Amino acid sequence: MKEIHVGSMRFSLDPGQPLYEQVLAHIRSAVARGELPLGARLPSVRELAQALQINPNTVMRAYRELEREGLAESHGSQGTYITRDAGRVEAVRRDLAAAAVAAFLAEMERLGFTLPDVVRMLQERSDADTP
Amino acid sequence: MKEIHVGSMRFSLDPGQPLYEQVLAHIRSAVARGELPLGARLPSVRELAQALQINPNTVMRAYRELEREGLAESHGSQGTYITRDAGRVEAVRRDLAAAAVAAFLAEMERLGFTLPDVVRMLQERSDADTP
DNA sequence: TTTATGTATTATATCACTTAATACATTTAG
DNA sequence: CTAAATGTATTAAGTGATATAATACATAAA
Repeated sequence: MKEIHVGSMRFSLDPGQPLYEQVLAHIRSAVARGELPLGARLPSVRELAQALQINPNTVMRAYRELEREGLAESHGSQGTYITRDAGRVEAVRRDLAAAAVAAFLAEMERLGFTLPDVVRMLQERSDADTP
Repeated sequence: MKEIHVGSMRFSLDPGQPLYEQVLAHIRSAVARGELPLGARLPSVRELAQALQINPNTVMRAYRELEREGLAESHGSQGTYITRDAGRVEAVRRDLAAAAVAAFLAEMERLGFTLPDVVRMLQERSDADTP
């Protein structure tokens, strides 16, 4: 899994997982954690495709999904830009986190762990992490 | 998503997700939480396939994976049985939980949440759950 | 005018998943 | 002994998501 740098972003793609989803997730997390500032210009479709050695259509698909989520806006021939709506970014961040938490807890409960069990496990890990 | 009862197990399959993985996950969680006792006999391949309205090969694939994990054993023409090795079950349960935790934390960190952040979120949910 | 951009279309390829249709050996039940 | 149920194996085919390829067009900036 080679790391590819494009602008301020680092990509590491895993063939075997959908590429457009990985590109999407990379950019999304870059926005969520502020690595990509509001209003930042994304690499052009062709440019990113070239850098990642994937098809432009695959990048387009990721960009379209970013637009659908309200994280990016296409400015015609000027390029694609991260939204300037900080609230939108925060909302997406929250939604994704909520979804991750829900899926995680569901999985843990399937394995027979209760919510307090899970809290305890993570608590311990947190303690071990910062002693 | 219709619920189908087979013996002591309830199945609800979602076309669009790999069927063999769903069958696998259902049985795995049934074992992990003790719903399926040690040494229990699983439905025959044909029987389960018939009940779930899927192909016997698909069930076979799930059963083979259960064997690979050490959760089930094929007893030839007598059927397929859950292992009697309680330690093995517990180990699988632990492994699956550890994997789920790792994946979850990685995802949350991608979204810019630290481990203490996550602990706090789940803590709050736990408090709200049991007031 | 040239260039870079987003966008769209059509075709093809690949791969995982699923179904289908049998077939065989072994064990249990009658 | 016979019949039935079981796990197992094989071969073929179908389906859908994903990805690539090759173009094409309109717009805006240089």
